[in-house]
Amino acid sequence: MAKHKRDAEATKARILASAIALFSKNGFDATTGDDIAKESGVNKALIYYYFKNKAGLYETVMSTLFDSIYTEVTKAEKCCDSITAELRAFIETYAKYAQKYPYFPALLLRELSDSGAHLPEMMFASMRRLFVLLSDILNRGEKEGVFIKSVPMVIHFMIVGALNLLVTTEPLRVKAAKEDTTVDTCSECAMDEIAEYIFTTIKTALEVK
Amino acid sequence: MAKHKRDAEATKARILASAIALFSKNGFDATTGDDIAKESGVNKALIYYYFKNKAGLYETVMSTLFDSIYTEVTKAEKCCDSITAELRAFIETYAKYAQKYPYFPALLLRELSDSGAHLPEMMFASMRRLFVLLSDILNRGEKEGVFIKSVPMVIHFMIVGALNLLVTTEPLRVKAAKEDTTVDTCSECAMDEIAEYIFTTIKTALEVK
Amino acid sequence: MAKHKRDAEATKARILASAIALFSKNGFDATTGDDIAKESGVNKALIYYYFKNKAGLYETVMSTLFDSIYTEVTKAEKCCDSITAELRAFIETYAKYAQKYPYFPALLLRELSDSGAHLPEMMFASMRRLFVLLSDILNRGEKEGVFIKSVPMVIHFMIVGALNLLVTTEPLRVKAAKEDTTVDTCSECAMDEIAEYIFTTIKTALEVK
Amino acid sequence: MAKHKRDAEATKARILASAIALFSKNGFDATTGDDIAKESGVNKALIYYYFKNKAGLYETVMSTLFDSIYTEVTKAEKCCDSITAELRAFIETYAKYAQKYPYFPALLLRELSDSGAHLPEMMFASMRRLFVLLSDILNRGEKEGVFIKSVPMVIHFMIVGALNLLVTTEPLRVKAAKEDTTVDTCSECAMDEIAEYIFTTIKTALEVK
DNA sequence: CATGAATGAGAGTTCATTCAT
DNA sequence: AATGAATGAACTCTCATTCAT
Repeated sequence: MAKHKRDAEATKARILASAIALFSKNGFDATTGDDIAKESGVNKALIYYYFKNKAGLYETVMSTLFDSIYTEVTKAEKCCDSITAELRAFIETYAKYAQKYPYFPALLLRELSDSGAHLPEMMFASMRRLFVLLSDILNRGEKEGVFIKSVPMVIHFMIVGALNLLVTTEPLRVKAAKEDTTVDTCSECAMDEIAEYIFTTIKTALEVK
Repeated sequence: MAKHKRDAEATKARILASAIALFSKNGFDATTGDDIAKESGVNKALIYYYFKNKAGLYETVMSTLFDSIYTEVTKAEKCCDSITAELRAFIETYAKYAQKYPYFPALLLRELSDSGAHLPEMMFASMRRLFVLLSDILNRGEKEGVFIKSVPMVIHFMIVGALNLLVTTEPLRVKAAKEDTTVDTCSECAMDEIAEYIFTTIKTALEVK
Repeated sequence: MAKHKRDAEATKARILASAIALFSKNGFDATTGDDIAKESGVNKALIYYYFKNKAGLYETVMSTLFDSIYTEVTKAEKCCDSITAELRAFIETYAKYAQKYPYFPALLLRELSDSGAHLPEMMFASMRRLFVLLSDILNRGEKEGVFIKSVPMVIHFMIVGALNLLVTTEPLRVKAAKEDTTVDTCSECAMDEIAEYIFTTIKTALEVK
Repeated sequence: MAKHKRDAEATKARILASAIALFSKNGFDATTGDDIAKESGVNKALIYYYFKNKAGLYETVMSTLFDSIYTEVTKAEKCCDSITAELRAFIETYAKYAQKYPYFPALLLRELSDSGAHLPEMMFASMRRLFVLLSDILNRGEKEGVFIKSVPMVIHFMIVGALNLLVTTEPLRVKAAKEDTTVDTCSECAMDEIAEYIFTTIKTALEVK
C-alpha cells in the first residue's frame, strides 16, 4: 500500500529536483503543482507540507542553484597564480556551469526580466556575491598594473550576458544556421571555445600594453 | 462607464500600448485580459475582437517592438562615414532604444529564456535581421583592415546581453548601492556613458593596432 | 462600397435560408449569430434588425418549415379516391419531405426533446394540425368500415417517429453497416421503399379483414 | 457552505445524478457547470476533478443510461417461452424504462438529431446492441413461421420512435387536450396500455395468419 | 438598409491551496 | 509522513445584443 518509504529528506530532494527541472523548462507561472507532483511521484499536498507554498519552493530552487554556482566559481578561482588566470577561470567556470545546468541561465534571465520583483533577498545576495568575485579580480588587476581602470559592472554583464544568451539561444542558432547558411550564428561553436574567446576579447580590451 | 468613441485605429492602438506596457512589466502569463482591458479602458471582449486571442496580441506586441528597433538602428547606421562610427551608432542606438522602451529588453530576455518555444517566425526573423546588421559591420571592418577577425555572434551577445541586463537590473543595482556602498554597481551610470564604454571596450578588443 | 443592394426581402430571405440550414445542422444553442451572418453574407446586426433576436429568428425558421410540410401533405392528400390511398399519401409525402429537407426531422426531434419548453404557440399549433390530418383519415376509415378502431396518436407517432429516426440516423446506419455486416441496418433502403413498407405495415395492422 | 463529507463514490454519484437530470431537461449546451454544481451541492471544480470536462461527464451520463436499459431489456427477455412473448417483453420493458427515466428518450432524441456528431463509440455500440436484440427476435420468429419476413430496422424505429415521442410529448399532449377537446391526443393513456397497444399493432402486422 | 465597434454577462476550465484521514 | 478530496478565486474566451454612423 505505502507507495513511498517515509524518508523525509529523500522525498524533499525528489520534489526539489523536479522543481528545478520544471521551473527552468517552463518558468514559474507555467509550472503547476500537479506537474511537480507527477514528475516527482509524490502527492501534491506534500509540496505544501515541505515548502509552504509555490513561491517558497521557487525560492529554494533559486538559492540552491546560486549557491552551487558560487561555490564552483570560488573553488576554481583559488587555484591560480596570476590575475589573468583568475579572470579566465571565472569565465570558464561560469560557462561550464551554464552548460552543465542549462536551465540556470534561463531562470536567471527570467528572474532578471522581472526586475527582481519576486527576487527574494537570498537570491539577490547570491547574485551580488558572484559579481563581487569578478569585481575583485578586476580591481586587483588594476592595482597591480595588469589591467587598465574598468567599470566592473559592465564587464561582468558583458561576460555573463553573452554566456547566458549563447546557452539559451543554442537551439535557435542551430535552427537559423539550417535556414540561412550565409550568416554564421556560431551554431557549431563549443562552449569552451566560446569561453576562451570571450576571455581573450576582454583581456585584450583591459590589458595594459 | 464612459462609452467609447468608435475609432477603430485609436482603440486598437490603445490596447496595443497597454499590452506592451503590461506584458513587459509582468510577462505573458502574469498579464491578464482584465489587466489590459482596465489599463486601456476598453471592454475585455474587444481585445479578442481585434487580436483573436491573448497569444495573438502578444505576437503583435513583439513584432511591433522588433520592427521599431530595427528601423531605428538601420536609420542611425546610415549617416556614418567610418566603420568604427557605424559600430558606435549600432551600440548607441540599441542602448537608446532599450532606455526609451525599457520593457523591450525584458520581453526579449523572457522570450529567449523560453528557447524560442513560443517565438513566432516573425520575431525570430526580426532578431536575426538585427544581428546581420552588426555582423556586416564587423565583416566589412575586417576586409578594410580596421578590425581583426572576430566571432560576430559572440560580440553581438556581449553588446546586447550587457545592455539588456544593465537596463533590466537598474532598480536592483540602485537598491544594492544603497545597502552596500563598498561595491560599485554602476548605479549612477547614464545609459549613454555605458554605451560609449561598451563601444570603447569592443573597439579596443577588435581594432588592428 | 455598398456590398449588397438594399433589397429588404432578399436579404431577409438569405438570412432565413442560412438560419434554417445552420439551426438544423447544429441546433439552437450551437448556432451563433456570427455563423448565420457569415453564411448569409450579411452583417450580424441586420439579424436583429429583421428578427428582433435569436429566439425570434428560430421561431420563424420553425414556422416556415411546419407551414411548408403542412401545405405539401394537405395538397397530396386531396388527390385520392380511397381512404387507404390517403393514408399512403400521408406517409409518402411526409417521407419525401423529410428526405427533401433532412434538417426538418432533426429540428423536430430536438424541439420535442425539450418537451416543448421553447416551443412557441404557432409551432405547437402547426404540429397539431398535422396530426389532425392523420387522425381524420383514421376516423373516417373506421366509420366507413375500412379500418378497425385505433389510437390515432400512437399510430401517428409510429409513422412519424420511424420516419424521423430513419432519416436522422442514416449516416449512422451506413457506418454501422460497414463495421458489422452481420446486422442489417437497412443502410441501403431507399426512402420511398421505407415509406411503402411502413404504409403496408400500418395498413395490415389496421385493416378490417 | 457546508463542507462536504469525503466520500468519493457518493460525491461522484451525486454529480452524475444531477448531470443526468439536468442534461435531459436542458440539453448539453444549455446545462452549465454551475447548474450541475449547485444541483449536486459540490464545488464546480470537483466536476473536472472527477470527469475531466463537460463532454466527459456527458459521455458518462449517456453510457450509464444505455448500459442500464440494455441490462433491463436483456433480463426481461429471458423469462419468456414464446417468441411473441419476447416481443411483448421487449416493448414493455423499453416503455417502462422510458417512463422510469423520462430523460432518457429526450437525451436519445437529442443525440440522434445530431446525426451522431458527438456520439462516442461506446454509445453507438450500446444503441446497436439494443437493436440486435429486437432484430434477433424477429428473425427467429420468421424462421419458426410465427412472423412474416420483416425489415427489423424499420420495425425497431416504429416501436422505439413511437415510445420516445409519446414520453417526451406527454406534457404537450396534456396541454393540447385542455385547449381542444375535439382531438384525442391520448393524453390520459397509461404507458403500459400504450405499450400493449403498440405490441398488438406490430403483432397484427407481422403475424402469419 | 446596412455596418463595424463596443459591451456585459457568463461559460468552461485551471490551479494554488487546504482539509480530513 | 503521506494522500485523495474539496474549495474558491481567477483566467481565457464566447456570444447575444446594442450603439453610432
